[in-house]
Amino acid sequence: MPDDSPHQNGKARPIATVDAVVLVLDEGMLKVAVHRRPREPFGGALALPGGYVHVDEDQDAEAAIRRILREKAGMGGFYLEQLGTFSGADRDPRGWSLSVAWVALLPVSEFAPEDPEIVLIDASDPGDLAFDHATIVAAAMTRLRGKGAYSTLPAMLLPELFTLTELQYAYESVLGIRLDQSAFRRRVAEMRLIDPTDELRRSAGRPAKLWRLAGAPGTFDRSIGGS
Amino acid sequence: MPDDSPHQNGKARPIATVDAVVLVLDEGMLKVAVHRRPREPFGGALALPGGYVHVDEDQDAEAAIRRILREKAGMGGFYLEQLGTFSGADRDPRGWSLSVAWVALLPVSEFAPEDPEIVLIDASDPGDLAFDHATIVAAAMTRLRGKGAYSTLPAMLLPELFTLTELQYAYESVLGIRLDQSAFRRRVAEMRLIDPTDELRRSAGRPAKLWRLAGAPGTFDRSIGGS
DNA sequence: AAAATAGTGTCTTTCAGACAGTATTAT
DNA sequence: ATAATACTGTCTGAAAGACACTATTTT
Repeated sequence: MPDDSPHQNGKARPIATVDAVVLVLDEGMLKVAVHRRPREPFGGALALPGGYVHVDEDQDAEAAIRRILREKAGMGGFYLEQLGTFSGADRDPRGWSLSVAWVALLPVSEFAPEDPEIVLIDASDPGDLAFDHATIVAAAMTRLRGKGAYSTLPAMLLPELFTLTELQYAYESVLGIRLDQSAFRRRVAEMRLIDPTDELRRSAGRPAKLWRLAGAPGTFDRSIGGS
Repeated sequence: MPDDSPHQNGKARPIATVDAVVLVLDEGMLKVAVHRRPREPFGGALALPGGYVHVDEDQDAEAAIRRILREKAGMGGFYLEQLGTFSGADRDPRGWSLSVAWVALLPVSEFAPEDPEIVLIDASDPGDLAFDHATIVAAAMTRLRGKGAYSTLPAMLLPELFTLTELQYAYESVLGIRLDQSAFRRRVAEMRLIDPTDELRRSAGRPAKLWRLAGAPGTFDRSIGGS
């Protein structure tokens, strides 16, 4: 018997939402997607894309955030991982609430929301955001930085085909440090993280070989660089 | 205006619970605390300690799990970190539910629940558990193993004062590999993870110096061992 | 003295960082 | 030819792993 009563064990249930920290690498900077809230609470403030869980429609919380990103941001394919759950009596003036937060990574070339209200702002310094969303963005940045050196997460910010210079730059942006070119390429090659293609990218100077990620995004044991 | 209506945006709210994977190091094995459920659903099955969020009582989800561990397990001080949120329409027959899961680590000497219904079982092979609790335990073990080499988490399984041999054994248990004694001690010393005390532990053989953790539990950059 | 456990010294190999060099293209 | 970018080779120092050795206690 499905239960849609307002109470659990005689107690009221919290509000349940999902929110996403959508990150892209744009003009050499990590940026996060936000929109201006049209309604109270926090009307007029910038907020992460998110919304209520629809228990009659969403199979689980991941399905809920995917539905919302599709509806609100027109986003299709992207890397998604759960960040954590933020909860409390005071974070939403409507009552005790609980938000399952997610991190989404995608190439900026794929970021083209139909809704012009969605904009990209500096993820390192998002300023005042609605609810506790500034805290959530900070947690996402910490997660990305921490996991960056031990995973292919930074590559999720690049298009399917990329040059080694671009890959190194993605890692440098995520980690916030400069890496040695020679050592970086050695590590990437040893770890077999990427597969070569026959294609080249041309600009000024010598053309660069294009590569693609070898396997599914994942973590590895040794660091890609940095201490 | 606090909101205790059953609906959010015209939709029913999910059930909201918290559950904990309480891990201890006992007889050289990682064990998890479970209890036998007295009631349906999953009456008679083993389950993680957990319960409903009480919105009128708990400040946030962390306060909820701390209350429950105190009430159900008589547990006071322990290391606690959020593991993740498990959700879905099918994981609880009572309806769409959402559980914020936590990992708690404590020395087995501190684990003395008043309730005799709480028992320790092998965390690597918990067998059938209620709900999706086996999945949650597996996620906790993966987290602990992944973070073990880069953090002082394994030390949270030891009492306040411990020998270097005990510390190494805690890391070996968490990581599932043997570490070299000399290299391990070198690393621990270089990183200044621990402070010496004047006390000794005596058994057969040469007495061992006792140490305590230097700072708050946290992560570090380089691995403590293993590849 | 023997057994048991704690703790140290040292050799070797591996690997990360630094940096300079070569390669291939556009202008 | 020169500038620009891509890519590689090599040296050096630091650190990890292996393993044997010394130290201090109980029995």
